[in-house]
Amino acid sequence: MHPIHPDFVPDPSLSQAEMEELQRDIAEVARFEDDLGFSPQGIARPGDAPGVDQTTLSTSDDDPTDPPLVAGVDQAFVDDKAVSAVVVLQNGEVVERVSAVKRTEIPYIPGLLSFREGGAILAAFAELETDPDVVLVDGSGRIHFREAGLATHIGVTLDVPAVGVAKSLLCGTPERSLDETYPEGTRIPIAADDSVETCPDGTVIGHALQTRQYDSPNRYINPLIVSPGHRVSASTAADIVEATADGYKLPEPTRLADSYADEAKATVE
DNA sequence: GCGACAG
DNA sequence: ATCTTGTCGC
Repeated sequence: MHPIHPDFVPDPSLSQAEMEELQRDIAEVARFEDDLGFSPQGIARPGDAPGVDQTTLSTSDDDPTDPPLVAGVDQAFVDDKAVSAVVVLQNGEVVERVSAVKRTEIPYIPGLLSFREGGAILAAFAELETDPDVVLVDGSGRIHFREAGLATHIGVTLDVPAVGVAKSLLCGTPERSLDETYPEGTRIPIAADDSVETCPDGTVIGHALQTRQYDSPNRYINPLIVSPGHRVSASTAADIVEATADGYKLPEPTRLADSYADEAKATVE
């Protein structure tokens, strides 16, 4: 798939002020409400029996009743090269995977991640033949100083529903401390605060989601930070991550993209 | 000036 | 993100 908004493609040569301005434009186009062509409950796991015998039905390539295609995207780095990998799953099974390599042109700057990694990500999506129904992006979406994190930037640019999946909190205030140990399934709303300069304080911009936790003892797992990227609400974003998690902290599409990016590193010189 | 900050 | 040994727990 290719950018539907060429003017939003991240340009690393912009000044920091120009990058921030572009993010504000993107945030205005972003929709943090559900606009999906499927229900999160329709996301099957590996081993789940199809609800209908697909083999006896004449299905078109994009039948809306087909189980959704869920993509995960992640990056690995080798010197000044970024390797982006996209893995697409349906019914919990891999149906396509692609990767692309691009030189990184700027360092990591909190708040401007998409200008470092976005180019490689879009290059990988350009190689993709299938059309995912939703994309899980490694990083923040609406949980961002200007509500335009990596997941939002990618989602809006490609006009595809997108969810941000991060391992730590960039900004915003959790309704409860994230330093405690919570059981699996726990969702803690993240509210906008003064650091989120584009929306009213108190707006729920995402959740901390405990996708996995140890049963008892003295060791614990930190929650995932999930936020809407584009065309999904905060609660549906969490639903989607929960539906694609399968015994690990990270949802399957993200895990597989992560390891595929690592694999693809060996291909780079 | 100080503190905080996805990957 | 990346560099890396040991160590904890089921």
